[in-house]
Amino acid sequence: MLPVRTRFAPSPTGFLHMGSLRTALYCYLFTRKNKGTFILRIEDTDQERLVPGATEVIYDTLRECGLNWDEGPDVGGPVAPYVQSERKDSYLPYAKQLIESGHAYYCFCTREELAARREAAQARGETWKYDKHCLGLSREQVAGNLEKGLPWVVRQNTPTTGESDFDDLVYGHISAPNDTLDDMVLLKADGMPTYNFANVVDDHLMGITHVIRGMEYLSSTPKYNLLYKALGWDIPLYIHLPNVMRDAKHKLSKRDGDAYYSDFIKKGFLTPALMNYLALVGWNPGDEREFFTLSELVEAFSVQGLSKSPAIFDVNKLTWFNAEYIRRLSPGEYLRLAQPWFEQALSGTGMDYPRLAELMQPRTEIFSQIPDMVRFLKEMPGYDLALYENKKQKSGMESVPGALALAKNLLETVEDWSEEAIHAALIPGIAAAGLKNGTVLWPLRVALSGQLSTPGGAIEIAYLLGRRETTRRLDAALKRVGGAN
RNA sequence: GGCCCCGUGGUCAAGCGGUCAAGACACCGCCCUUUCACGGCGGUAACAGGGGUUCGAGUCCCCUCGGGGUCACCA
Repeated sequence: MLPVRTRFAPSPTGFLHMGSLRTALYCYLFTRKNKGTFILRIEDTDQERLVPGATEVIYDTLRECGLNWDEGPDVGGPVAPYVQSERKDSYLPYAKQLIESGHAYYCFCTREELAARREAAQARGETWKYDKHCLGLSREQVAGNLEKGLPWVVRQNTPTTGESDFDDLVYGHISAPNDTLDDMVLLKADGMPTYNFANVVDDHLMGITHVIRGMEYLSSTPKYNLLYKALGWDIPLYIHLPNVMRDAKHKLSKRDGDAYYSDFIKKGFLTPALMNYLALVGWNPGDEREFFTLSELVEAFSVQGLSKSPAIFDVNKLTWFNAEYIRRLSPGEYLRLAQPWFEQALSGTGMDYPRLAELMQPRTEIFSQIPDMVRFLKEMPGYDLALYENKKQKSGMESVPGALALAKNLLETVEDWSEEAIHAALIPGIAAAGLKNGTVLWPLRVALSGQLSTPGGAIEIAYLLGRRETTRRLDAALKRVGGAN
């Protein structure tokens, strides 16, 4: 088999979408697995949809994800340029060749004319397909129109009989009747090729052996193959990928927001977790493994593991992956990543971040959840007295005032405010009073946090808060529950 | 609507004619525990429906239904 050459060919119209990212991932995995060449090609033939800076976003995102390309606009390569707009002049000769051989023709129909005929056809209940109106033009008429400077496009002349078929590496045998194939535009009036034409010409010129792309191209692939044949070129192998869905009925789309790689990063998802999850949406290694680094994915990847049916993007599972990746971070790394989020809620408190980080690491699923989880450390929230009630801990309104008062007395004996010292003061003291740990510790934690759940128990919270703030909150609570003070 | 593709638990997904239909996420329960989380153990839950083929079908064929894609001078 020929050395594998593949390309990821996004159009620079905005941020990189999770669906596109997954396509890039699979393309990369397939290529590396087969020791091939991975090419990045920018498809910017639609000048109207171009977004400034989008190309750089593509570079940055791909690099961040470790999907490095061997040839591309910025790194060059033997079949440069890798930006379609810079290849503009290379398409016309092939279009002319197709016109000469009768596989394509000039079309002078205006958008308005087309719209009118389309509507009329639909009004008659017919399925619209370009009516080959301009195919009937004589050589002289065409020449005359060209002479007059009339705007023109080039259309593919698809056969009206027979059928076209091909074998897709994941979907298997695909065939379609030729008479359902539309005469698609190959060259636009502005001289730019359409995707339909550019991808065929460029894939051939760049020596692409395997075309890996979303399945939205599955039904137009027969038309592309007709072009390859008309030009006398070898048809590449195809690997069409099932869609990534938002839910059962909707494809994950750019309009959903939150579907961009950058959105997930902003929310505090880790890139390796994202990649790991993405790899498993539409592919599986064939065994029980589910944690993979990029290179492990390369090793495990095979087209046999690719699925045919669309898969719903499950943020739930992604979140689980992310939490797993967070737990596996070294304490130092976790602290570095969590610090900005701590700051967001706790700036100015002088909190012991390293200790807080230890407490938070097993509880963090997504970094953006951190501020809400720790905010109580800076500002005591209002709370319901019912929080003090806990049967299992033997805590109730009758025991709380005494418990809190005991805690206060014990805490006053602490000399240096460390967790060890606090522990050493409270635990034996509670035992000496003949109480259950929970009877004192439960209300203490409530008094210090005003919350049902906290990162850490009463001792950790007291330590984090510091002596002064702990005392202040404890006094306030005693006052509120009517305890002695 | 025409054409193309897809259809195993709520989600991802193994299964590629022959044990009681794996596993993961989510959910529920129990244990651990000064809360929550982590961790450990256990549980609920699926072959869209109907016909065939076969000794035997989630696995092969047909139909129906459901879903998606595509019918642009967008990619």
